[in-house]
Amino acid sequence: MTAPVSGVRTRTRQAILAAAVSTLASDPSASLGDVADAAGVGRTTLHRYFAERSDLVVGVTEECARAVVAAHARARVLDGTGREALLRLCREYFDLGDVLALAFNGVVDLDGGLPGDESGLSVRVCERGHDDGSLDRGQPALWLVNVLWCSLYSGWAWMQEHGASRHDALELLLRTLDGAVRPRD
Amino acid sequence: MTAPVSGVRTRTRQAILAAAVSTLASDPSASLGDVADAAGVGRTTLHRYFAERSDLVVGVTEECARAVVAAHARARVLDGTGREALLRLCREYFDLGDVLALAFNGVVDLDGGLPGDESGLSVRVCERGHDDGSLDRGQPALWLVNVLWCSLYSGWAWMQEHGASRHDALELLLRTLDGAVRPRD
DNA sequence: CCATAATGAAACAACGGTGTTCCATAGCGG
DNA sequence: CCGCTATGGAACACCGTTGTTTCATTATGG
Repeated sequence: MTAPVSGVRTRTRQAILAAAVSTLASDPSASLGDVADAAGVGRTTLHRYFAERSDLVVGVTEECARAVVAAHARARVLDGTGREALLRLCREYFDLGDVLALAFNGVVDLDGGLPGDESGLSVRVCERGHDDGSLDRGQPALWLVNVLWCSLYSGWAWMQEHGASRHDALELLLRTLDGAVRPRD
Repeated sequence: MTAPVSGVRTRTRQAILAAAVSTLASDPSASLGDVADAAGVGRTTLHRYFAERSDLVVGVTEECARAVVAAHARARVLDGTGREALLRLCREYFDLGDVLALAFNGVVDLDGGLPGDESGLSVRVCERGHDDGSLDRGQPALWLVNVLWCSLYSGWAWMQEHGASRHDALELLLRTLDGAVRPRD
């Protein structure tokens, strides 16, 4: 029942969304002209697809939500201990790249844009880790989620500022996170 | 040799700087009108003290630098092991409050605004921790500094988003950081 | 090949922030 | 009390972004 949309239109729409993701990731206050340029498209055309800036943000948010849901699936959060699941989730999140940056700089509200049962997923992983004793019970589940995101940001910043390889940054980040959330002796 | 400045002027200047710190901390792109309002001062007066926005940012940066230098002194970074010094430094940084937020959101460039021998202080603390074996040698000193700042942000966000007390946030943050940087067994 | 869809360029008004000027007023100090 | 300093308010031009309209051009598909 979806409106019949020409292949050209969906391709243009995708190009604009992709450009918006990467442009807004590096500069949240980039102008619509910048986004249009990055998409190789006139500003007029951009407005034809997304009437207002807020409409574009909505589109970007949906795009990000899709990526996050896919990452959740790949992380197989029910396998192994809670800590193992958390570290796998961390790997998958790290691979989200620009989507991660958009969440950090507040362009998109990931929790708000996610389908209900997905938004609390990381909290549930941490609670499972508390139950099976693989995560430090001295740190509340919500706090551990906080730590996960701050670690992700840390790894991301490390890549940007020191030109580290994606792989090296991820390994450092996982080492640090593992130590941070492990039960104390 | 400094120009003779009336008490009124220095007081007004301080009021504007204080308002700028708190206003820009919560919204980096706040207008000068917002800052003036927060200072209880006309926009005209603000411009009389800081001709351009960039001048105000310079003033704010100097203000922050002073606060950071004072924090460094209180942290007694040469006492105890490197890890102990790092955790003390973390405590003092956490107390910087809005200054911390200004550094996070990029309004001020702390490293750039600090006197030369102060800017690399946290790196040297981490290197000392590597030497005395109190910090994980698997994480480079620069990375550990990165982790310190991301942890600070984490604690800050925890307070903002969950209404946690300053004390509780700091304790959680120190527990997490300690686990993150401790040598692995 | 021709009708329609899709696009780009230009021009426009509106808006908000910035930096400046001018003038009136309040307040402190001699 | 007088004068100088500090201030606030209003008005102004300037600039970049936004959202809209118009018109000409391209390309897609039946």
